[in-house]
Amino acid sequence: MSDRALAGNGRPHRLAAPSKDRLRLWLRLLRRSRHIESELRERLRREFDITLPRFDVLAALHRAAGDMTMTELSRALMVSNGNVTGIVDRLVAEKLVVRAPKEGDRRTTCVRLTPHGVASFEKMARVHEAWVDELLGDISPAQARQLLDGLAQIQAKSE
Amino acid sequence: MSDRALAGNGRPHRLAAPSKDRLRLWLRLLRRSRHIESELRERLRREFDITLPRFDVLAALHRAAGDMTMTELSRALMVSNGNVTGIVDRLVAEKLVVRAPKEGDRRTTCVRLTPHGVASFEKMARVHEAWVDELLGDISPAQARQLLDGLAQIQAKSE
DNA sequence: CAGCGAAATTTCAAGCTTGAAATAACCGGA
DNA sequence: TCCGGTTATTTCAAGCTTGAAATTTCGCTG
Repeated sequence: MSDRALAGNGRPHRLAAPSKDRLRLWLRLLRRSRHIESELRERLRREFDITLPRFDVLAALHRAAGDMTMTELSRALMVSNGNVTGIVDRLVAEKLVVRAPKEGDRRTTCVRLTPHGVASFEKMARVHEAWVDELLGDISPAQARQLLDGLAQIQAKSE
Repeated sequence: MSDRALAGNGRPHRLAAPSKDRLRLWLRLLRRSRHIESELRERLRREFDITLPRFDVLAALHRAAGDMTMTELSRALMVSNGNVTGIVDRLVAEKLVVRAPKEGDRRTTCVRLTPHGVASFEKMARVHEAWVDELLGDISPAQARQLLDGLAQIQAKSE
């Protein structure tokens, strides 16, 4: 919307300062993420009555195909430790996950999907994937790969 | 929408299912955004004692180079209406922006940077741009353009 | 001009998020 | 063993965020 005017959609333009280009790139990256994220959030709420953060936790657990510690979860989702505590609390209340002590380290608690959690997630995941596909539908496979590579380079150093 | 994913969208592909590629692309997009965003959030807080949402509002106002209505702000930042109300309240309390009635429409309120707000923002913006430049530093100018174009295609239809 | 649907904003409850502080457990070296 | 530093988690206050309801105003149409 507002960056469309700024970025000028494919018209040829004069050489700009690289830092300005990078700023524009960042703004567009942020804007696209927010759009897709809010679309997914709304659909998950409407169709499945679940919040995006909770879905994200279920997705991480499902992908891990086993236990994850609280810290692993918070790193996987890139959110703070205390944040995960609250979300897992609610998922436990909904009986989608369980906490379990970790063998050999009494500081650590593991989180695991319940059978009900697995079934619930898998049902949602199919639809979710279709949504993502739709929301990114204008991207060709070749372009997807190109973007994937380009994004991979961001932060090659910064972490 | 869901049959779209299953049908593979009619595009030729060689290696992986396109929908899986798109899902991976989305996950990476989200991850990169979150990383950069949280880095910027922390630096803004540490260096300037300001939150990211407040900075974003100031940036939108500065870019607009004049008044913005609450709705324009909420659309520019892609957040809800009620959200902007709270952030602007706090910025008003900090004397960085002012509210003003809109000529000819008593429903609408305009928001404008104060001189102090302008000066504050411009000081921060210089540093902010350098941070973004650093965080995206591994991207060459050519690659930035490529990414910019690629990202532009997402949502070409969906809005 | 009265009514009515639409638009702009605010308000509110619930939930998310962060960063910092508190707690508990681990681990290695003296 | 004891101690200090580290790690894993929870707790908490403050602020952000959403979606829905409420309020006010606008603009149109009869």
